[in-house]
Amino acid sequence: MNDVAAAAGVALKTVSRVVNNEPGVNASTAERVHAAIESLGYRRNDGARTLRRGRTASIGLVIEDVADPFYSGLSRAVEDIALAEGCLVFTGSSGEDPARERELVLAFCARRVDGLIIVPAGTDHDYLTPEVEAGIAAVFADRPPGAGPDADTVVCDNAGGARTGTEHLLAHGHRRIAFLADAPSIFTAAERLRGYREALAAAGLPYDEGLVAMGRPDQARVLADLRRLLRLADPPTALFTGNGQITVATLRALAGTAGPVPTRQAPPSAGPVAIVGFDDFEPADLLGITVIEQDPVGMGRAAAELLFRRLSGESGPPQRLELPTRLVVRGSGERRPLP
Amino acid sequence: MNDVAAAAGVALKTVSRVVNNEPGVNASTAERVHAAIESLGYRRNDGARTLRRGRTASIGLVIEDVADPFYSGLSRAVEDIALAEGCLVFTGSSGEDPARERELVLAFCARRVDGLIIVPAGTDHDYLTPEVEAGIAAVFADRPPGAGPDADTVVCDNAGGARTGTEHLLAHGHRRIAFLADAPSIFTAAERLRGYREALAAAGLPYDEGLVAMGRPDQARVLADLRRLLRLADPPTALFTGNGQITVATLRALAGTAGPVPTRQAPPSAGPVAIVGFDDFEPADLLGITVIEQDPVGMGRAAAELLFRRLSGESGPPQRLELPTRLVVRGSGERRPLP
DNA sequence: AGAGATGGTGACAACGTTGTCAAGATTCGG
DNA sequence: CCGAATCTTGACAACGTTGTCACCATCTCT
Repeated sequence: MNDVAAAAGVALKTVSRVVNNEPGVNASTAERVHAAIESLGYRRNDGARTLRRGRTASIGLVIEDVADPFYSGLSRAVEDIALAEGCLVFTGSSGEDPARERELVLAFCARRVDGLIIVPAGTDHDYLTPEVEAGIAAVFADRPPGAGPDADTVVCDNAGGARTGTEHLLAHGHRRIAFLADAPSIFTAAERLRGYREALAAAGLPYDEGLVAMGRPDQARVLADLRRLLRLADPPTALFTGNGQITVATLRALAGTAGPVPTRQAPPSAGPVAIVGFDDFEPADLLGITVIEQDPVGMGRAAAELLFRRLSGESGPPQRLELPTRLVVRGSGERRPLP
Repeated sequence: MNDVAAAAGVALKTVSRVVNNEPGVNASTAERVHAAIESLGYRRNDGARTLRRGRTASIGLVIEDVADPFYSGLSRAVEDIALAEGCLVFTGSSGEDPARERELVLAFCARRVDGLIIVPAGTDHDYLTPEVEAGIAAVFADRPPGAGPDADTVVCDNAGGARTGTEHLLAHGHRRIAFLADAPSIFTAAERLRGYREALAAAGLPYDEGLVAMGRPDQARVLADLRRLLRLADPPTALFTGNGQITVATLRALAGTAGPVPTRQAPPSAGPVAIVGFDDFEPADLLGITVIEQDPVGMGRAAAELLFRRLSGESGPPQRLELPTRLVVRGSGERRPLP
């Protein structure tokens, strides 16, 4: 900027005015400055600018994994809104590791992002309290934080969705419904378990712990649990799978792609096991899988809108939004138990 | 930092030394400074730091759409390597819009990112030349840039993969193979078309433009083109689909999920149309779709490694990496034409 | 013609760091 | 006990902007 000023024969401040389209610059002077900018290939240094002005016009987004379609949809929605607000986005994946989440968040805070959207991993978010007190706005998405600052939160109706899905299976005559999900330490999994139990209780059915399999969402764990379930003396006739990854892993296990499966079980398209999954996933329609659909894009949008409302000065107590879910009937959830 | 210095009764510079773990600070002084930092909840302002030091320890990543599984895998790989290098990542989706790409890239440059990884949209990247000359390292991924600076590029073997896929269908007796892909203005689509044509030529078959359908990857366009193809007097007995999105759209069209399809065509699992798709996608294994697999994570990693090698001072002419593809046989590509 | 308003411009400090250099205190070798 | 080496500390400028204030030249109005 100094160089531009020198080249145009004006003061630093005048260049600044031209660059920022501030009024009160003579047209011919502005012309000269523009020419100098052009010929020197000058580009304003936004780092210095934000240092001076206090706002960085950037936000941080910490999710579990960008590569997971659920979070990448959310991510895209956040990005779009941020761009419309003239804001850039730092993205980071925590991989469900609280330490990495903390590292990312603190790095974003050190960069003085204006706000944060966080899918919290782990249970302790006290480390955020001083940052929030220092004026960084935070919104939690998908899950509420553990111990930590009171902040806006957007979740979906996990329990309600799981209840609906379980009721759907019950309505089709199933009495032995297995529940496969993430580890119960994860909020969404715990809530979905709650919904599942509520539906059973409302139908007057007992809660059988032997039908519940929660843990890591990887193929091996799901395969092992599924094998155990299908070998029970009184095996389930239906499965409720607690998220997209687990639904796919379950289908893969049933199809035999992932290794040997009990012979009593044919592939899902022909077999008798009914399935309802939480989360819609890309070709669930092609596979004919009935799901409880939630809206990751809507969640990202809601979180970003909440954040930018706070950034533009809206005060008031922290809000908690709960987005609805929707049952999408496609066939896999409507099979009746074999007699 | 000033406040911390005052609270600890030391000079600014000493606090700086403590914060940065520089040697030559008395242990007891450091102790006092740490206490002051703790009690004031001080966090270093990395914006000011990077202004002073010249390096921002951040890179910009511009892809077509984070929500596309191909790019989200790439994105995650870039993020992981960047984090390991102590670098944060600005992510932006261009949505295949050259203007938006330009806007994002220039915003990143104004923030003085150290480097850029770009999946170029459009054909004109001259706007990048001054930035590259100003010292911002750039690596192109998935596609080479149009007109613009000479920079490192990582692509996959698009033509080779398409040739392999087409040859696979030819080897199973197909003579009428349709080619459905992205618009030919997109590099990858053009290259894959080239591979397809090479395979036909090598087999001594004519190139029939009527069997080629390129355009937007949305469901409606694919459905319309597919309908046209299957209504031909001499319809294709096999399809080669040019990317993940188009493969899924094609399957959806064939399955009838997306609207009416010609009755001569049953759903893919039962029907006679053989399919090979470029790009593996999440449950292609469940659907039994034979694909030409490429490795988005490997591509992201290669691009990031190339970038960080440049950032650590490696010079030399721009490199062009071509990653291999792999045929994954799953059933849909091995159906023989009906007699 | 003189007082006041207006438009254009610039000097300077400040944002929060870090690099450079110098100075005081301490230790060591002879 | 003296000079040199070492350790610890601090003053100050600089990074590239922008906000504040002041200045000068024109106008405008009485």
